Amino acid sequence: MTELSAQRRYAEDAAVVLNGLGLPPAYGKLLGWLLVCDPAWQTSSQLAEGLGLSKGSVSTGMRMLETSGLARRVPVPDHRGHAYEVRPDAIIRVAADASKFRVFRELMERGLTVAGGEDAPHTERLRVMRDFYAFIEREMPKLVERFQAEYDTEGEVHG
Amino acid sequence: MTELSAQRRYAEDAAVVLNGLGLPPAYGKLLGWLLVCDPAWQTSSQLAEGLGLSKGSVSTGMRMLETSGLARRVPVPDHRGHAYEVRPDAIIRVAADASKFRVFRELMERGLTVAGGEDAPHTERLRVMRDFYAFIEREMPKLVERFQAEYDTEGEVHG
DNA sequence: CCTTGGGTTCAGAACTTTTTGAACCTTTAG
DNA sequence: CTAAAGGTTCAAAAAGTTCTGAACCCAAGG
Repeated sequence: MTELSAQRRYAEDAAVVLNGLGLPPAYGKLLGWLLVCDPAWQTSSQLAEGLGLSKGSVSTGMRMLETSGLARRVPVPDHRGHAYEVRPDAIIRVAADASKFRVFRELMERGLTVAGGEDAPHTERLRVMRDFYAFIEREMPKLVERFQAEYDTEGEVHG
Repeated sequence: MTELSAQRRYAEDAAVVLNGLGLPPAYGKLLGWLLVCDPAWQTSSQLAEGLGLSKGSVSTGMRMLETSGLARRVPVPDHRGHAYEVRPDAIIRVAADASKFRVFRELMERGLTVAGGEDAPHTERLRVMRDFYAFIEREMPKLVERFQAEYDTEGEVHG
């Protein structure tokens, strides 16, 4: 094993954490690298080279990062094609997206039906869960807005 | 393929959803089943039988559900050993646990160091993420408390 | 048009995770 | 003390996922 840059090691560590959440290693490596690299944008070849991944893996991994809202393509002057970067507001977009919670709320609603409906006995666990997901679905966007408000006030510097 | 009960079908569907989050199918099946079954508590053999899983898978899967705080063991009268049930407050315990977020905040803090520290150029994405996770880490427990308060007030029935 | 850099796709290989089932504990009832 | 039910563990098999690399597509420049 040859010497690894701090950036590369960070990418590997990020991959471990993200992998624990069920995401593919390549996805975590790409995200980790794109978080700490300088400049913030990197072409496919830079990513493949830097992370020891094939063109194919970079392509697939970056598509996942794009569709999950964390990364985007940016044009590069003097270069055919594009580069990728982590969106500065990545986490906010992802966190504010309430559709994640809707899936769960709907699953709980269906569970309640299967279990015999709203008033059936022994359904407290389902009602609590359904109500909780409905609550989060409502409140999470508000919470994210509050973060943005606080952030824009406190931090005087902008990107 | 032989006819499946509504409960069993629900368990299979829950497994698909949870599997999408990176959890093993058996885990999702067990959770789905335990959400809709009546009575709410089930022995290992009932679970294995009902879901077509081996004793081993039930044992492993239920350990995961226990350690993740969603299920617990309950004694059964007239029966050796125990049964399992979903905790009525399952989702609240899981949601209020802020340690999930700490891992991410720490990852972002390390990223910032790797990227050259707080004031290094091109680190906005990292600072936003770190601050966001710190914010969520602080606010999530409060949000859950608010849910509990609202819930205890609105719903007059208790388990 | 033809070439070339860049990018995507996808079949199969490599790898990882999950599941099973048999061996083995442990508890309790008789 | 013994038998039997319930439960856990773990090695190996099965299933599933991810990665690679070669074929292919597309746009831009000459």
